Amino acid sequence: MTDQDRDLRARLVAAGVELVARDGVNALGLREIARHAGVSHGAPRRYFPTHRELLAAIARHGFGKLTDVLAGADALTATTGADARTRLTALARAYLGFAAANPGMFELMFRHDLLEGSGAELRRTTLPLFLTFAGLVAEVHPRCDDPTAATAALWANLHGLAQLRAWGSLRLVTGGEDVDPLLRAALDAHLGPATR
Amino acid sequence: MTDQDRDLRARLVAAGVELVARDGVNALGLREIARHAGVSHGAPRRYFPTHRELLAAIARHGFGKLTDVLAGADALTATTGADARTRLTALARAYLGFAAANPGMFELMFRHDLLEGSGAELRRTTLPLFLTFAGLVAEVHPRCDDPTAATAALWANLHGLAQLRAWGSLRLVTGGEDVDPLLRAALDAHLGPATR
DNA sequence: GAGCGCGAGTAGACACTATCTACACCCACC
DNA sequence: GGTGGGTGTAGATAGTGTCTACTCGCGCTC
Repeated sequence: MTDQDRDLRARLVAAGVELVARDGVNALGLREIARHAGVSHGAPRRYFPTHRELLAAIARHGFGKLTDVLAGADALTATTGADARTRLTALARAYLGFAAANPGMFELMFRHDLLEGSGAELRRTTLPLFLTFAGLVAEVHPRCDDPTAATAALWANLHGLAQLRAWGSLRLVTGGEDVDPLLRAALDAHLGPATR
Repeated sequence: MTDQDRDLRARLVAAGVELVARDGVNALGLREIARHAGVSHGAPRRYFPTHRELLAAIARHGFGKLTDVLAGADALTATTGADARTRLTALARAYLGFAAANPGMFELMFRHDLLEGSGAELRRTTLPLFLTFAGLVAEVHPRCDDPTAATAALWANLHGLAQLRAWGSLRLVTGGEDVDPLLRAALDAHLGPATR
């Protein structure tokens, strides 16, 4: 089954995913996506009433991908019988890795000026991810009095690291490209020093 | 001295600041800013060769404002003889407060797809801020072996909290609007539990 | 003081965009 | 075999950012 055979809805999203990976968010014009999918500029309207709804669908695809990446990373460490701290480290690395490997998509996913309206559905996707995080954090901090806050704080830290790296601020401030020391500092802070 | 008297460069930036505060990033079209400043759509070109350079100037204004807000907050606590931990808490609250009070500007400031090119100069503005943070973190953690990483990790945490709140993710995940528990969790994690 | 030059802002052209509308086509169904 | 509805095309429209004359007014020079 080629691209031409799939229904246009999926082809448009796929075209958007390719474009944003290759040329960034600014390449996601409606006509540009339609051209890349090999249809006229009016065709997308049949499936996505507005440009933003198409972008939201592309971002949704990104959230699905992120979920897969994180689930895959966790499955890998979980089967080795790793403890919660190790699993959280792997998840964090996977999160930052996704942001670094898909900078355009990562930016699109958190551009709420483009995505507002369909935001509720998009955000719902992140909830299962968060719950996985929360379970592991609760394992590391068995007697934490507010595990939700602790998890959200850690999650925000990861997100901030990903965002600031994408923006180039960390390079300016730390001198190097490597976020790993910062990630380890963040994990040490939130989860306690690594035991080894 | 009225708006009409000031030179157009400053008036355009002021118009952009007003527009982004009122209607968000999407309202910052070149022609829209020119209209709001009361000039023709070709006038800005004399001072800003491209639309993005105008946006960068507006963002630069935002960074200046953020610097002022943080410096003001720190000055307030420093004069009371507060310790480093208290000063960092005040700075963190001021950072989150700025992001909450100026969501459009905050988004513009970190939209590197709009600002790339003039990014280096913009980012340079954040360096003094970072150094202030670093000095206070070093006071809290006198024998930290990598204070730069610790500071960057904390900064990323604040930034992530601001960003995720602006995006609405925190409300979804924690149930409430209040970031304060998350901020306290982050500060406890990075600076150790509050002594009181 | 008259003439010139030049900087500032205007206005229109151009290519492009998103949205809307009318139209052609093809396949399924009666 | 004709018909209807869904699918994609193509043009119109309003708006955008950039580029290019052009006008106007002020200050300097002869």
